[in-house]
Amino acid sequence: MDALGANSTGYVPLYQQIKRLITESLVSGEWAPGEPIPSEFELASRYSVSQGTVRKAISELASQKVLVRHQGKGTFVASHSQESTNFPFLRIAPDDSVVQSVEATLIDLWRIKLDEISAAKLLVSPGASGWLIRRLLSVEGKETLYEEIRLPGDSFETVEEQLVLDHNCMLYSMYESEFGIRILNVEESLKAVTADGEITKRLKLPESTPLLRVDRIAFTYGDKPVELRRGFCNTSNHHYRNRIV
Amino acid sequence: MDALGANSTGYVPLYQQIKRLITESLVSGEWAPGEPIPSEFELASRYSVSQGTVRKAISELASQKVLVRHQGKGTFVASHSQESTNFPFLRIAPDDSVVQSVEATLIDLWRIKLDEISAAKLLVSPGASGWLIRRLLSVEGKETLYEEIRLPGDSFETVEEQLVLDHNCMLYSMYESEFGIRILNVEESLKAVTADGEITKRLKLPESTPLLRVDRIAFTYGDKPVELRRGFCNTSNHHYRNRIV
DNA sequence: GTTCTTATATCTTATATAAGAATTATTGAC
DNA sequence: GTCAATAATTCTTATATAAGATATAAGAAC
Repeated sequence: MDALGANSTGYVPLYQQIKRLITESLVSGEWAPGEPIPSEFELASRYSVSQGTVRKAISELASQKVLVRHQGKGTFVASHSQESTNFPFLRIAPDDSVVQSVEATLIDLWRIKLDEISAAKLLVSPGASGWLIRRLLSVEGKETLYEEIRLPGDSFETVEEQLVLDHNCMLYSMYESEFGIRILNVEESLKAVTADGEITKRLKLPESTPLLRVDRIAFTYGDKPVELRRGFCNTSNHHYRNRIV
Repeated sequence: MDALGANSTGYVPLYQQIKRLITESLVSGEWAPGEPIPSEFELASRYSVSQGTVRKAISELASQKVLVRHQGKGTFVASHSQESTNFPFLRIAPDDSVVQSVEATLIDLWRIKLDEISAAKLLVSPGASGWLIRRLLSVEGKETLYEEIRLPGDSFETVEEQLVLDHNCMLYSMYESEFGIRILNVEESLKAVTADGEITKRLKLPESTPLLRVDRIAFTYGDKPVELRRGFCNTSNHHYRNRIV
């Protein structure tokens, strides 16, 4: 099975082809985040297949959270701005309660040249221009996470401080509405480290406190990396939670 | 929607009822891990529904990795002993390569009384008897992870060192074949800490090296917790990887 | 006249069934 | 041993019906 769902004999099921066509319409922006896509019957006649076949294609996209379905209402393009939680990929939670409030404050924003490693991870040429955003996250009112975010200049042409503030530091929602870039999933890599002065100062911690370092690559359609992130988390009263099935 | 799939009017779709019946047969041990379950058509006639309805029930269980399907062969009860990777829930990987080999060595095994916190997490009464297993994991030949595993005595009656060794320290495979307990999923909680003498000695590290502490609760059918685990991981050359969708 | 309820028509997705295709393993002929 | 036929399995596709949501219109209450 390759990425298109074909087997060794080249046979591709109909519903896989439909899935591909739907994805293309999503990438092209024909159907925008938050908007409904045509009904199953409309799509069935458009692609000349049965409703059940369209349905199977949509089902798989819905299980990937690319689409969201509501019985009786329709199928919608998933959007960060309409999610229940504002930071859907944030795994930091307080030890003794459930996470209620997360607040983000912008530290600063710079135009930068991407270093070699960052450029490689973003699949752009080394030295290409980009952006560096630094911010601080407070969970339940306590400064917990210091983050550095790197964006490639080719996908993000101009990023202004005011723009970030307008979106309340909810970056993925901003990427979506301002740049048409929807983050679908992220890969994280975690390590335990001791922090240097700058970071401990930001988090108001004594030097050499052990911190959780979280490196993230965020992907949009077609597994294209479009954001790099490094966070340092104070885990004295918080933890990183994960469920594996 | 409650856990059984019923809505507010009490209506439960047929395929949800079938899913329930199949799960009951799995819990009761009618179909053992690694074994095939009856074919879709056999189950359809047994439950007096169509093959498609059985199929939908099986599909959901397969997506939860409770069952595994092979076209042309049949549907099988998922088993840890037949998985491609021997440590399916292990998220530790070397920084500069893909994980090739993981080896576990048993340190020791004790009968203990479960402390209050552990007992609460395992939903047994405080002071109930249980087991403590200590072991060391090496990734690519390098000692990386020190683990303490706590088991409740009511689910695990007698655990012998030899039994653990016989299974090459692959505990989830042992739980399955020796105690009939299949681990379906785990919840992990991560923190950055500095290690004490015992642990740094085991991992051959200087004192006060920052370590990744991984607390795990493992669940079997019906979200019943049956194992507690605390691991300390040297993340100098390794990391904890995670993908979030 | 305005507002609220209620019924109805119509749209949506969800469920159930059936028939045939694709895949795998087995059997038998050669 | 090799190859083709066969049987058993899951997979794909199509069709029909059910359940849920929404807009509209008619009627009742105020």
